[in-house]
Amino acid sequence: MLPGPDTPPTIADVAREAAVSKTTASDALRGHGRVSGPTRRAVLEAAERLGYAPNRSARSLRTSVTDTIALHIPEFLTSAEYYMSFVFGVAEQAAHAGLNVTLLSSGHLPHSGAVPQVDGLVLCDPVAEDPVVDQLMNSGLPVVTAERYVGDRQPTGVIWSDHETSMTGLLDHLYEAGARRPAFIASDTTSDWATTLQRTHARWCAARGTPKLVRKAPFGSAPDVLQGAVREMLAETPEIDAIVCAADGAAAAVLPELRAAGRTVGRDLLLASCVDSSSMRTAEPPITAVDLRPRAMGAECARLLCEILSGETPRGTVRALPIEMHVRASTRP
Amino acid sequence: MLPGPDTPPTIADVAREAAVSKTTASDALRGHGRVSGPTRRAVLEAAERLGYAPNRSARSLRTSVTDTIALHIPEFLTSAEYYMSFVFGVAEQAAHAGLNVTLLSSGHLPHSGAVPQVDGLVLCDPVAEDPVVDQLMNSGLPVVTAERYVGDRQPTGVIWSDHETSMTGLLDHLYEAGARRPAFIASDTTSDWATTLQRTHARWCAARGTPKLVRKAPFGSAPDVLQGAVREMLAETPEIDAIVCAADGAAAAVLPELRAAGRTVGRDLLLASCVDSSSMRTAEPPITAVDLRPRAMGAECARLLCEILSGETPRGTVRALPIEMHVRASTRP
DNA sequence: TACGGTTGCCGGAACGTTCCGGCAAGACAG
DNA sequence: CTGTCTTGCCGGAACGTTCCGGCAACCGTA
Repeated sequence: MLPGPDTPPTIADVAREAAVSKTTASDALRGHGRVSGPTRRAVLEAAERLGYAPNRSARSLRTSVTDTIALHIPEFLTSAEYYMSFVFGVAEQAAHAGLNVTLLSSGHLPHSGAVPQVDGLVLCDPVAEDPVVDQLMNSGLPVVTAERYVGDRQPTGVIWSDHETSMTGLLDHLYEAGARRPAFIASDTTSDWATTLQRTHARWCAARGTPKLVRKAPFGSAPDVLQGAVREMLAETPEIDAIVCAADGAAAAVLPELRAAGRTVGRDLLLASCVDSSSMRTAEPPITAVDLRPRAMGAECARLLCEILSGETPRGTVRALPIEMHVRASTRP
Repeated sequence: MLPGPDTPPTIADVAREAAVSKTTASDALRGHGRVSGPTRRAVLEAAERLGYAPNRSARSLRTSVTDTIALHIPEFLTSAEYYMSFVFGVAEQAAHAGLNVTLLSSGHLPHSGAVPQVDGLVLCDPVAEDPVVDQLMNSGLPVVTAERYVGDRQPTGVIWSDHETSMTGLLDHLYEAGARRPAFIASDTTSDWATTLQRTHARWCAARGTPKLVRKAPFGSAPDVLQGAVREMLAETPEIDAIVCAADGAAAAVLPELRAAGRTVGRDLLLASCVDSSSMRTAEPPITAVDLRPRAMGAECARLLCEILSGETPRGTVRALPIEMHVRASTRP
């Protein structure tokens, strides 16, 4: 059977072209069996000539390996930049390893709640309450999470950043810059990241003997909600001399409110963000922020998953991703 | 052969459980052949009991349908918000139609430059010069593009927005607000969107008899590049009384520079953006912008691709997505 | 010459699904 | 009762790949 004009060539076509059996063709292409040099070359040339590409479905059916990983990201459009960078990090690293990436929107899983057919999963900022996350964690597939998972089940691999040290460093920096009454606009998600920030802030306040000034705002709050929170705080406690915002973009969003309240950011009020982004860099003044390095985070997650899948790294591996603070004008009095 | 404790049940297991042949089981599940009511129910119950999920590789091998579409987005991290929303729009709509979405990072295609095995493609803002885009356009697969493709080959489907009307409306709005010397910071990509904006601006200037004040900046320029462009323009032509920025986020980025130049945005200088985003909404003052509705754009692309794949919509279909201008304080003198 | 070992290649089964063609049993008209 | 049609079900081939086991041919040693 000659390959039709439209149907792509199969390994049988390659075998015929190279005058060998399909076993030998497969062996030559995969580098698996015992094939002589000349024969291997002949097969490779034939494949090249025909433009042969293996049928992934057939291969996956035979080997039960899909060469595909799934990526789940929570749907907070406000923190677009972090997640977008993360996604690109994963995609790039996966492509590098010859893997496809399938996207899982947080809403519903593709086919009637069934976990898609993939070799492994990357979960970004998994929240234990999310039913989809729950289902994915219990799918039996290898799972690598970005940040720790606070549920009962342990992920197969974890990449995490030391937010405790980082947050302490940020608060220390504000203290050194003269702030004695730093307030914290927390994010009320139950992700490990958010809870770690709150815990660290509480401990720091206790250790320094400063009052614990906290306001929680839902992650992804609209600017006016954040501004309202800031307004109330400043009204209640006018001696506040620094504000730390947890959520992505929040610090830039409250900037107008601070100006309206007659404060000069960087002089009589310091402002910092727990998540860096372009809006922090372009704000006026530029805002000190912790660079979470989302792209590296995504890449590391994908890399770890690949290593676990190939067996070169044991399950249960936990790795840390260094993060760093960028000091900008908003905290340089 | 009983299904192992770990291996998922196959259709043969379902057939055995329901005491029918696998043909009948398949027919009952797919609703294809002639199956009596009671038999169908028995099969469905058996499948439910065993937790049967069809093996997609096997199905895809047999039917050469993958139930998967690929999504290609250009990699401009600065315009994160637009693309992220777009991605979510596609993902949601695809999930709704039972399709998987595979991500193509612009860098390299997954397996040695081979087009992945999918049923169709969505290309976001395709640039004709991009070799990856080129390859995807010529893959023979159905392709839906967001915005027109300016290459020779026609996509299978197109969703586009009328940027000409929209840009004209924006410039008219500035004119009505008193601007007589509007400058344009263009984006120098060769996407249809960018070129349409430039062409429209040129025509509008000619029609109004105003000087054509344009500066091109690479898409995704750093803030200081944009600020430099603005500084030069203002120095050369001090009578500029409005600025329109093409690129996502650019308007917010130049805000500090305008302040530094002694201009008061919204009073003696109007500012507007061709792409809305959260940074436009939270800027001080909030910036008038065109809402491109990226999420709806993504959803419409996916929907059109699904319809084309299922044959209910003819190839070559072109649809428009309405966009709208949000007038904010930056253009209300 | 005989014989264990290696090298190079191949036949064919299996993965799980779909669907063509067929077959028996019943319905119904002549 | 015979013939045609419909209904309900099934056997088995096919999709393209991998890989187990086998089989000649050759090599070297005894």
